[in-house]
Amino acid sequence: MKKILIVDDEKDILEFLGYNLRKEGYEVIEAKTGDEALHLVKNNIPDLIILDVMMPGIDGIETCQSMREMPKLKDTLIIFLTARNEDFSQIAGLDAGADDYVSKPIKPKVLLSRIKAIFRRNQTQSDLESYGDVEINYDTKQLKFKGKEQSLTKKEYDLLLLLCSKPGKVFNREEILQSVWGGDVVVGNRTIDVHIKRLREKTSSDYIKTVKGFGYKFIF
Amino acid sequence: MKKILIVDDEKDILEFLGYNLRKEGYEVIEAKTGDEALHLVKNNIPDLIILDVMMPGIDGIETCQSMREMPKLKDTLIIFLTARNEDFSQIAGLDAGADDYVSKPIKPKVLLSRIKAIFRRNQTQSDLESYGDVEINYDTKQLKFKGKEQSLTKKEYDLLLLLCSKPGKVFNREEILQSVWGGDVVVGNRTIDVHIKRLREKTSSDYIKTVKGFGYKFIF
DNA sequence: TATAATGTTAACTTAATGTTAAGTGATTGT
DNA sequence: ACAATCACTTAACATTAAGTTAACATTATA
Repeated sequence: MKKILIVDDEKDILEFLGYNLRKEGYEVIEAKTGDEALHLVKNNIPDLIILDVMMPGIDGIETCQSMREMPKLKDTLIIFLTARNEDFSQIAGLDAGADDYVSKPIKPKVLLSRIKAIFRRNQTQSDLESYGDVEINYDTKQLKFKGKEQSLTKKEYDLLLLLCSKPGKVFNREEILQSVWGGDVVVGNRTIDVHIKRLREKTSSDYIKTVKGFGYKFIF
Repeated sequence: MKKILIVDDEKDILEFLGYNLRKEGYEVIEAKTGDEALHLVKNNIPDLIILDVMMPGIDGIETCQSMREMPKLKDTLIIFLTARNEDFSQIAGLDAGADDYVSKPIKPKVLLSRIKAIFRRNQTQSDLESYGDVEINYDTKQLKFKGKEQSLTKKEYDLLLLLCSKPGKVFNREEILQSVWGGDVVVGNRTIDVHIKRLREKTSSDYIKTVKGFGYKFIF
């Protein structure tokens, strides 16, 4: 399940949010200051950070900026908690790299739907393409088949990508060699088959079809 | 390279997007209003249009609708830029003929991957040739006869392709052997007939005619 | 009608692909 | 720098579909 970090200096808010989020099935970790949060995320990468803007010490905006500079957190979403009518900080917050904001006083229902929405939106916007049960993530070079994550090697990834670039089209061995191995590389004639076999193991033999005499095609 | 038109009333956005897209090698043109955009595309057909929904004057949705009525732009893709949580306009935008949408604030990486994805997705029509009820798909190596898909073996495909290359022309056995089997291959004299029979089963005996003493021809 | 050409069928042969495991080279972490 | 791991390639062998053949049936035309 998704991991959420809440950062707020008020103990009441931490408890209140923590209770509501845990009830929804999220894993929740907490921090009372920006410093504590920055320290925490070094070994504990959350999927979402809910960050209070107004905090003693380094405030939410600074914390956010520091977080955005950490490569580990590149896929982590950040939501700001702002006091009502604090327009300026909303704008500053978005510049600082936040993905959304929620105004206090917090209504649990509102917050939860925003959280769901932001996870959903982020899913849509991540760099992937899906073909039926087969989902290719261009960022992580991973294949998700029927919800199950599988990592692909470079050749497998290139090969699958080629086949998926035109589902249904038959790619002959020359085209495959040209595209995946490059024009001048010479490899034995069973090499392609072996990679096809591995891809078939990671998906299901149904998706990659052999067209004897011509080559291979991807269908879904 | 691909040409992209950005339409947004905010100068900052134009600059920001323009910079990021040019850096990726795209040719970028810009417009500040829907009117300007509509005027611009008359002589300058982009491959992709990134269109802000909220604009003074005619908004993005209206602009999109007008564009979709221009035959010149039939192959042009449109991506909407929407403010956050603007769910209604997202739906309306897709109805208006947009191909995708991206929410503000814009993350260059997200936008670029969406652009790549959309170009990828859209390069998906296969090339084929049809002769009456007979349709040959060069990509899938399949035959579609009266809407019914049939797969062809290599010899069947080569043979059908030869006959279809000049409908009406009679190909004698020597020509067929030369073209489909290659000059030096020697096969028995019933081999061609067997393949013709199989092709006739997959289409209908009406399409491939025997010209006794000479050879075969394809008619439609 | 006679006969040479083509149609049809099913068994047979071959070429293409599938599979496996071992070997080789590259990459990673310590 | 080193070991350890991982990706990739290779080659032998297994399997399968495509292609071929030959016997026999049918048809068109002189």
